[in-house]
Amino acid sequence: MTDTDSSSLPERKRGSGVKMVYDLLRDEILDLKLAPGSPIDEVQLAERFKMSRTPIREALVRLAGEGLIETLPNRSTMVSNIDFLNLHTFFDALVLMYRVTTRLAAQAHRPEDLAVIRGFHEDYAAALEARDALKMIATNAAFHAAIAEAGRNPYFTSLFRRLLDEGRRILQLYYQSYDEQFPRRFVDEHAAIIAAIAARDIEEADRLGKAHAEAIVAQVQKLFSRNDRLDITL
Amino acid sequence: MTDTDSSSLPERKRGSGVKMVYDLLRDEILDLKLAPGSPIDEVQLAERFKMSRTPIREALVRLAGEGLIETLPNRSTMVSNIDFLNLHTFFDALVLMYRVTTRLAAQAHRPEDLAVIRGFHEDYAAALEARDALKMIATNAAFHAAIAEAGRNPYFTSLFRRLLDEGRRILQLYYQSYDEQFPRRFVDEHAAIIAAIAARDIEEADRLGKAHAEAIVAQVQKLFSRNDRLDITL
DNA sequence: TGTATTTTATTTGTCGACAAGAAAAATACA
DNA sequence: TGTATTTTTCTTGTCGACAAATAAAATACA
Repeated sequence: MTDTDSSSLPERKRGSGVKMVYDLLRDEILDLKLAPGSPIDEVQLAERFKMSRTPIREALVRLAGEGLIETLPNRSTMVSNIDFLNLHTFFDALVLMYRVTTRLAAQAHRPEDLAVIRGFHEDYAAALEARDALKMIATNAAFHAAIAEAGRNPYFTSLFRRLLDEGRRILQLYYQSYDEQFPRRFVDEHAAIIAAIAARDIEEADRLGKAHAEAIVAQVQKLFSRNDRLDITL
Repeated sequence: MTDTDSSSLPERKRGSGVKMVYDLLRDEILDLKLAPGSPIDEVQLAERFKMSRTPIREALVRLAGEGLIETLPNRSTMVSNIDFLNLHTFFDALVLMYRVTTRLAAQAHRPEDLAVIRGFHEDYAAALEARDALKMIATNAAFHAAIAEAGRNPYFTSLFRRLLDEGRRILQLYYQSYDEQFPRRFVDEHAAIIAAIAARDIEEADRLGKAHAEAIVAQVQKLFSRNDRLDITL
C-alpha cells in the first residue's frame, strides 16, 4: 500500500485529478519505476489518489492513446513493453525527427526560444555534473523537445515528443548498464547544435542533428546487440 | 433529433459502444458532416446511441487525443477547427511522410501488402469513375495508409494516418470548389508508385511519392491562396 | 492422478445521479 | 437606457453501485 497522497488535502480542483494521475503515471512509466509489462489496477489507483475510478480511467485512456499502456478488453491493463525486435523502426524515426526538428528550429526560431533551449542545456550539464542519470535523461528529452517547439511544426513536435518519451525508457536501460559513465561529449554536441540554430545555419543544424542522433543510436545499438549475443550464447 | 440508431437493437456487446461512437464521430468529422467549430453535446450523443454518458466520454477523450475535437475545461467541447494560418506546417509534414512511407514500402513490403494496396487503388479508380468525391477522398487516404503499413514503421504510420485524416477535411473543401473536376492524373501516379514499390526501386519510389505529394499540395495551395485574395479584396 | 466441469472471485464496462463551474437570463439600480 | 449584480440554466466532472466477462479455484469424474 503506497502512501503517496498529497499532504492529506481532500480538496482538489475540479478538473485537476485526471491531469495529476496522467502526469504521475507517465513519469513513473518513463522512469521505469513501473516496469514494462507490470499490471495497472484501477481500484488501487483510485484508493491511492482518493478519487473514484472515473477520472483514473480517463487518464488511462489517454495513456493508452499514446501507447504507454496497453489494455486487453475486459481483462487487465498493463505498462507497454519495449519492442526490442523492432528497435530499428524506432531509431529510423528518431534520427529523422532529430534532423527535421533541428533543421526547422534553425529556420523558424525566435530569440525567446533560444533562452528556453539554453536553459535546458544548462540543466542537462548540471545533471551530468551531479551524475544524476534520471535527471540527465529527462532534461535531454526536454532540451530536444524545446528545439522541436522552436521549429513550430506541431505534427513533427508531437511525434518527436512521443519518440523522446520512448527513448527515456530505453536510455534508462542503457545507463543502467554503463553506470556512472556519462559522456561529456553530448554536452558539447548540444552546444554546437545551439550555435548552428542561433546562426540560422540550416544545413549545419541538419548535419549536427543527424550526427548527434546517430551517435546516440550507435551507442545504444552496440549495447543491445551485445546483450543479444549474450542472450543467445547463454 | 437524428434517428441514426442501428435498427432498434438494444443489445450491444460489452466493449463495442465506445468503438462505434468513436468510429462514427470520426467519420462524421472527417467527412465534414460535423463542421469545424460545431459543438458536441454528450447527453445528445448519449440519447442518440441509447447509452450512458460514460462510454461517450471515453470516445471523446480518444478523439481529443488525436486532435479531432477540442475540450474547453468545464465548458463545451467542439470539433477542431482547421488551422489555415499554419497550413504550411501541415504540408511540410505531409510531403515528408509521403516520401518516407513510400520509400520504406519499396524497401520492406511483402507480396501480400501489394494486394491490399492494389485493392484500394482500384477502389479509388472506381470512385473516380463514379464521381463520388467523398469516396475518392476516403479511398485515397486508405491507399496511402496501406502503403505506409507496408513500410512497417508504426511511428511513421501513425503520424501519416493523422495527416491523411486531417487531409480528408481539407481535400473536401478543395473538391467542393472544383466540383466534379476530378483529375484522372492521380490514378496514373498511384499506378506508377505501385510499380516502383513492387520493383523495390527505393529512390524512384521516393521521387514519385515526393512529386505526388507536391502536386496535391500545389493544387490545394493554389485554391486557398486564391480564396485568401478574395477574402482580402471583399 | 489427471482432466473436464462447475463455482467463486476479481476486474472491467456501464449506468443513473448529483454537484461544481460557467454562461445566459433576469433583476436591480443609476 | 445602460451597467452591475443576482438568479437560473445548462454542461461537465465525479461518484458509488451494479452487471458482464474473464480468470482462478474448487469440485466432479475417469
